[in-house]
Amino acid sequence: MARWDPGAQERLTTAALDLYLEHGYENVTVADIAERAGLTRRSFFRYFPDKREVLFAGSERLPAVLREAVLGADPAAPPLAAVLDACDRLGTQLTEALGHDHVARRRAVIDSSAELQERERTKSAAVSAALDEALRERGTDPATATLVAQVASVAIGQAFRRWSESADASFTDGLHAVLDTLRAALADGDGRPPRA
Amino acid sequence: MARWDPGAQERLTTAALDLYLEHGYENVTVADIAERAGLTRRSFFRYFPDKREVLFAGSERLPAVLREAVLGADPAAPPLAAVLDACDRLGTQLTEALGHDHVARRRAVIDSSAELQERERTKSAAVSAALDEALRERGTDPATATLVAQVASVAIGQAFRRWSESADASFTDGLHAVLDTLRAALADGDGRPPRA
DNA sequence: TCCGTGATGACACTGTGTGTCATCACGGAC
DNA sequence: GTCCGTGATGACACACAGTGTCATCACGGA
Repeated sequence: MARWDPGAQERLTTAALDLYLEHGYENVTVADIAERAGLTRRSFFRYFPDKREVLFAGSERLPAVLREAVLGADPAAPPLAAVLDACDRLGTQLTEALGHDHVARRRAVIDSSAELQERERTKSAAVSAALDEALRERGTDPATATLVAQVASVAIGQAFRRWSESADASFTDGLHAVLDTLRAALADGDGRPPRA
Repeated sequence: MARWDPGAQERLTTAALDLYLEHGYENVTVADIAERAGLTRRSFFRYFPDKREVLFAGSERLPAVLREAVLGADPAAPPLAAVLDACDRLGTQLTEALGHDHVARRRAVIDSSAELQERERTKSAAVSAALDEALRERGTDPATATLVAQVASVAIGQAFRRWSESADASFTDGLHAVLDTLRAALADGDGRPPRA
């Protein structure tokens, strides 16, 4: 079992999630996680750069995937439409690959630790940066690209959270619902005519 | 000079900023900062909870101030208008109290460290949470409140960065410009009629 | 003058994250 | 079948963040 162990990383993630849920994130040491996974503390840091990252395994691929999806959208589509099109095509596929149970357990741990929420925001920022870059490559002017990317990242986060909390609505539907809400708030929101 | 030293906290912040700029955030230890400020490593942690927070001194008051400003806005105003009104009244006052030089130096340090960017996003999230809470107290429905708060937080961040990079435009003007951009992107952005 | 209070220094300790080296299993070369 | 390169791991050792605890010292008031 010691040598040739392709499941070591997965064992670390499950061990970490279990221990975090059982004793609380701050009361679990890296040595605890490694021990339950049958590894050494030093080896933990060969799979993950730090104690927080173990909860976000795989998330490093999302920015690149989203970037490609946006670049693959209709070149004539306006920025937000391109992002939404990319989310429509990837959203269900991504959410289905995760599983509600695992997501819910992760959610509970993250919501209990400021440190983990900080890291989660970093992941969201990485998504935003990827969208930003993809939009610029499509020719969107930089200011609009950055803004649309950040707002889309907020909407994605909101929709994802709604999906994870109640499994009845699809991620894509939630995303469009969030944007409808935003549209309404923006339309009557600043006391100035919509077409200034 | 040792006893009765009201300027200890400020000495720590300036020492930290100087050292971070001179040697890079990661190459500066808390002991270095404390020494330059004429204090002990242990005393540093009596003024700041950690090494990052020293760059954000005073920011803990912003959420409460914004909250009060939103609650003080016209009760009949729609959510986003209330937030913008609050920002209009506070924005210039806040930016003037900071000073371009200090903000620019801080910006350079933060942009050079992922750890500090993470903390900055946490500060932004605190602003968003305060806006969210204030809007709910005004009677805004929770979904709209959270969304408007997060989007406003993004807009504030964008406007603040623009202001800090070029001193020619006011913070308030930048904020409205950002929202105009967003309005335009949202209007033609999803390929669906604005009034679905 | 004495004492309570609050800020500080000194010290010890846990835990994260990193560098370095020895070791061991595996697969391929011969 | 034996030998060797490679890669993953364990075993230290270390710097540093952050925390608890206690002694000390200056200050202001009784």
